[in-house]
Amino acid sequence: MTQQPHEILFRTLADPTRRGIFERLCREGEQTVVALTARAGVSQPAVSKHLGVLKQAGLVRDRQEGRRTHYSARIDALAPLTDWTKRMTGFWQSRFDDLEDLLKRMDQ
Amino acid sequence: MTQQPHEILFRTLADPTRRGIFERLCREGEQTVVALTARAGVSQPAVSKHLGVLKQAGLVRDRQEGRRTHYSARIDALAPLTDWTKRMTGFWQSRFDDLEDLLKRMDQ
DNA sequence: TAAATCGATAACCAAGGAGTTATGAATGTG
DNA sequence: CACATTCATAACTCCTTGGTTATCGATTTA
Repeated sequence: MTQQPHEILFRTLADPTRRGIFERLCREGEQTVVALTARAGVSQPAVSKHLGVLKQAGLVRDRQEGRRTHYSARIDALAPLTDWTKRMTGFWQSRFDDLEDLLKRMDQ
Repeated sequence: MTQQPHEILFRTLADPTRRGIFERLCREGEQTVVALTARAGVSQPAVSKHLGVLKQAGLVRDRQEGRRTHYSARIDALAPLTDWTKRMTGFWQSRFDDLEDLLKRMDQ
């Protein structure tokens, strides 16, 4: 029961505001905090806090440039999410296959 | 800004206990509430509540049989999640392609 | 240098939600 | 019929967390 990699991703992306910020970084690339705040619908400290959480989850990186900080998405951080989904689908599929086999054997 | 389909999925799957229940249903197929409670680490009412939330999100279906309820995973409900991830990756990729194009043109 | 801008942090508040126990309705079993 | 089992709901508590305002250090700019 150690910390699985998808755990933090689900938790981090669950909040709409935070996910919105991440989506914008994916769509439009690198942005400063002011730029993000302008369209986040919440205060600048709130945005900063969200960026901190996103960074903690490895979903964004930041680059300092003078007095402003540029944030950008780290798209490969999403991998554990797609892995998890594939795994779930895989489980389901294999049980389905087992059932198919069983039915096939019963048919003979 | 209407309710996007992935919204409820992220919110629902964010909780570890709830996700654990869903995972078990994916792995092992249909289960009763008692069976799920046995290994969920929380009380039966808690499990029932989680199942209600999962059902609301379309992630599980239930089948009544006498006095017990059998729950099972609805695997295709995960589609909006994979769609979202693909979309994010897509945005990132296209910006990357644009950059590549730009560099290529500058090179000529 | 004085004023303005950027962004992080602290301190606080309110709401949401995950957990609990208690209970009851419905079904099965002796 | 009496008892046990299953599971959903209600009522409650408590902690987490997303939001706010206030502030401050670090930069630019006038």
